[in-house]
Formats: sequence, structure tokens, C-alpha cells
Amino acid sequence: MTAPEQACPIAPVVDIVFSRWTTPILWTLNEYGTQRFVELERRIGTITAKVLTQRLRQLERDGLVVRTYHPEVPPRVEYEISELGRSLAPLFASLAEWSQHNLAKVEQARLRYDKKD
Amino acid sequence: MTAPEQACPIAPVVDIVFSRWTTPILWTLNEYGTQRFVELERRIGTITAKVLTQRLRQLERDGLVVRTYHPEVPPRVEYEISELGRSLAPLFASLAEWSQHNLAKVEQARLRYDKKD
DNA sequence: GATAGTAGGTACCTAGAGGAAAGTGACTAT
DNA sequence: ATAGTCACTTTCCTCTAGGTACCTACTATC
Repeated sequence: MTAPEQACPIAPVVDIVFSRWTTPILWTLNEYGTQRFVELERRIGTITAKVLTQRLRQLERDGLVVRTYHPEVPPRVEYEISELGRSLAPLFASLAEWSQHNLAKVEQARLRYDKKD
Repeated sequence: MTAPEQACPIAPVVDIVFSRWTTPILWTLNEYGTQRFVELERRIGTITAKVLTQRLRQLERDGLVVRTYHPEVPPRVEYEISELGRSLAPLFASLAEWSQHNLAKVEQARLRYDKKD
């Protein structure tokens, strides 16, 4: 299901970086630094523990997040953004800037489209 | 289903720009210029007509794509990227560059992760 | 009469993503 | 003895994105 985008050279990186929940997780880790599981869970708010686990595993596998397990009681696990993950920061900043300048235009386009017809 | 990401200021723009199939469509329109429906369909390859229609409508509604209908027989419809859509070009270029430098690192991280354990 | 091309629309069906809720294990605090 | 904490895991359920197949209207071609 990931194959179809041979027409687009950025498709693979989009799959990795912009799949569901990855940007809130990476953003939060980059913004607030190293965090434990429940901290992430609370800050992101509406994500369920199961999905958060899945996404963190995927991000760890892709090398964007570093997971450190401390075998204490109760267990403690810390997540931090990796160097590779941090290399996405300027990209995210560009996105935020585009958003600031152009999100309103998208809204206006939607209003126009929905009004007529 | 779009609400949960209040923790992340780029979440709205990610929803608009990086939802499924949008990058291949925008990329193709930007690369090859104005095109008809079947041209897009063939170039992207594995997309079905129904989904392509859905995505094009969404992109048109968001103001990223301009649709021009010529009431001839047989009907002719042309799609082109809008100015707002073109404003994404530098962003896509940054993504392509990140991809060139770091996609291999993601691959290596995956190999490491899958090997141990 | 049959077929193909054009740009879709519509109805039906299925696979998979994601949510809700409960369980786990080992220890601590009350 | 009970409840609570942490970081999940597991089971069950729902919902929707996307696929398949067929339909439209009109013309040209064989």
C-alpha cells in the first residue's frame, strides 16, 4: 500500500515523516525535550496508549526517536528525539511559516467553493 | 478525526498538503504542467479513477488546483496547479533534499532495529 | 449494432486503522 | 489488604478509506 507513488520522489519521506501522529510526537519531543510515556500521552491529549506505543516504535525503528528503558520499579522509559529527528526541524519551521502565510487562503478557497453550488 | 493534534502547530497544514495521494498529484501537475484527467491517471499509475476524482476535488476546494471544464463532446477537463499550490514548491524541494541526504540513514536504522531482537 | 473514448457518478464490499476497556507484573504507600 | 503507578499488551469493536464493477451521455469508428 506504500508502493503506488513512483511518480513522486518525495513519497517515501512523506510516508516516514508525515504519517498519522508522527508530527505531534516529534514536535512535542523537540519542544519539551526528553519525556516519559505518560508525559507524551498527556501532552498530546487525545491519542490512546496503544496508538502512541505503535507510533513510538515506528519512529524508533526509523531512527527518529531514541528509547531508553530503565528496569526499575515502577518501570521508567524515556523518549528523546534523535539527531536524525532534529535534522527535520528546519523543515518543520518552513511548514509552520507556510502555514502562517497561507492557511487563511486555503480557508477562503474553501468558503468560496462551498458557497457557489 | 482531524481535531486531535492541538499539540502541534503544523498539524493543519500536514492534513491539507500531505494527505494521501496529494503529493504525487501536486508533483505531477507541477512537473508536467496542465493535464487532463486521463493523463494524470496514467502518469500516477496505480490510483483508481474514483480516488483520483476525490483527491482532485479536495485539492480544488483547498485552492491548490484549478479545474477547467470545457463542455465539448467528448468532455474535456483540464487540471493545473494554482499559484497557492506553486508556493509549496520550495517546501517540496527541501523535502527532496532531506530525502537525498537522510533516507539511507532511515534504512540503516531499520536494518539495525530488525536485526537485534 | 457493437465498441471505444471521455470524465466522471454511484452502489456495494472488504481490509485495515484506530478507539475503548481491561489485564499484567512488580513493587510501594496507606 | 487494598489501591496506585508505569508502560505497555491484548481483545474486541467500529468506522472509513479505498477497491471493483457498473452506469451516464454523446460522438466517431468499424
